[in-house]
Amino acid sequence: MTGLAQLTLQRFLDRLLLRSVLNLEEQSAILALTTQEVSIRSRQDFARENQESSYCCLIASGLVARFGQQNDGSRQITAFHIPGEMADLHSAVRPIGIGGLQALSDVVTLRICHDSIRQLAARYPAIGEALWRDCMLDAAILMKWVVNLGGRDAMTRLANVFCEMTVRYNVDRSGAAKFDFPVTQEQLGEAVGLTGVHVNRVLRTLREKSIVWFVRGIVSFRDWGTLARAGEFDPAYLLADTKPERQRRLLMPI
Amino acid sequence: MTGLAQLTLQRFLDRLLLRSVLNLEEQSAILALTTQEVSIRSRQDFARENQESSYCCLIASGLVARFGQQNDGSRQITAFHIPGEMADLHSAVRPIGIGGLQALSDVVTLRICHDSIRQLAARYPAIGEALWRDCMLDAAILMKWVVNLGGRDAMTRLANVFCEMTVRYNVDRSGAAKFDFPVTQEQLGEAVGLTGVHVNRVLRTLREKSIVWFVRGIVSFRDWGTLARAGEFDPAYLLADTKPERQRRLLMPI
DNA sequence: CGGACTATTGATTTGCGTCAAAGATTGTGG
DNA sequence: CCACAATCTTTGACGCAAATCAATAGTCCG
Repeated sequence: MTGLAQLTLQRFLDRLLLRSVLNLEEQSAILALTTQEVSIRSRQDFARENQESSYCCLIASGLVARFGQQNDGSRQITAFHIPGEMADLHSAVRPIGIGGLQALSDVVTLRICHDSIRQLAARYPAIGEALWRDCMLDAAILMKWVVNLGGRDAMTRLANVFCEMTVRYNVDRSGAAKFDFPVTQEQLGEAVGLTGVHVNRVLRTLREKSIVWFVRGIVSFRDWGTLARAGEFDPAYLLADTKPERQRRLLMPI
Repeated sequence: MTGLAQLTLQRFLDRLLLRSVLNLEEQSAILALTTQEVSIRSRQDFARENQESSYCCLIASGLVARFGQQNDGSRQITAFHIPGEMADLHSAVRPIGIGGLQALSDVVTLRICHDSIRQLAARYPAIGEALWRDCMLDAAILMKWVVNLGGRDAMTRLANVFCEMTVRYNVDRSGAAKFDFPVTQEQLGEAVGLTGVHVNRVLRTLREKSIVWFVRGIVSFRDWGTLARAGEFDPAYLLADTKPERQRRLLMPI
């Protein structure tokens, strides 16, 4: 087990601990998972829709997009996944049918086989619940994407995505800030349901209004409040259950 | 425990058994859940975004919509829920933050408290996994909604929703068919991100092209293939894992 | 240094929203 | 059982946000 793997598993565990209570035995069980490191070049697809797999992909570095496709081949990005997240934890219990995965930058993933995850969940109910809960966070994000796509204009949609990623990357929002978000304007368009050309125009407007700057993969803003207002963004859905004490344990392990 | 409750729990169990393997003990544990019957009039909201609840709603009859709201108060429907489904199973592990619920017709729900569901999942890992898997089906549907909203024109979007509901209502697709789908045109618009007025126009076009008829809450079509093509619909994501043998049991119950 | 993405800007078209008003249907109370 | 209100549907005229088409500049990489 390499250092990268240990580090990344720890990062994943930390994510879980934000929302769930796990005792030391459970924590070490997660850290002891067997992983297989795989590197993927930027722009590669590494999972296809309707293709069955036998492992989950824990992201060690880089940015990943989940996408669906229209009949004409054009893509709709349905989620971004960042380091420390499982890009397809859901596949542990539902091995097919939830879209493809694409590397937006050079990416390193750790493969963890479905069986070992399911065994862990079965042996330690608290882990099962934590993983289930983690999947539900992804679902909450997805629901917000539907709201974003269904009822807002282009500017609000783009600002909203920048807001989501700011919070998920855990960027300090107390003052001006800046972070990497390595996507092209075209890909941003695929995420928010706009053409690349129009994304470009709207990004200019956002710049002119001093709301956000997006320049070659770097997002920066001067004031979080201004950005959040422009994106009609309320981070509650991302932060919910941040106090894991609320999730009291219902049954002792075996 | 009334007959309606028994019948509905059985329906819910049947749904789970389509995708998961549960032994007899586990099955009866689910059927033995304590429920509280609640009736809701059409057009009532019965759960609000960011409001914590302590129970899940199993739908016994009627149609329910999950929705998010824009700042201006307009709604975006993110899911429809039909009898036999839990409208908010996710809330068992994540009690707040995934949108509101609205009755689209007169509805009867069975409340099942979160603690009893989580205890079941902890005591019977196979049930935990089955519930997790059920949530992931909802997530797969949601992902398809993102694709639908993000990249398709009005006609395709509407046809797609009719396709989804046809399959979920388990309507026979071998010939001409007809089923109840008690929503207004305005609500259809809230689901697919269009105004009611435009929905009306597009429904006319769909009628004129003999693809689907939607008249006052009743959907009918002559040929499934024609409808599915118009909606760019592939039911794989709804049917996936229909053979539960694939989900082999990994660990015996305690 | 050349080739391939990526970003930028302009001109034009179009799908859908908005506003408005008239029918149709359903529900309610007298 | 009728009358009237409320909701839902349908249609028309008009405007606008975003798509499309097209061409020029940057920028990155081998």
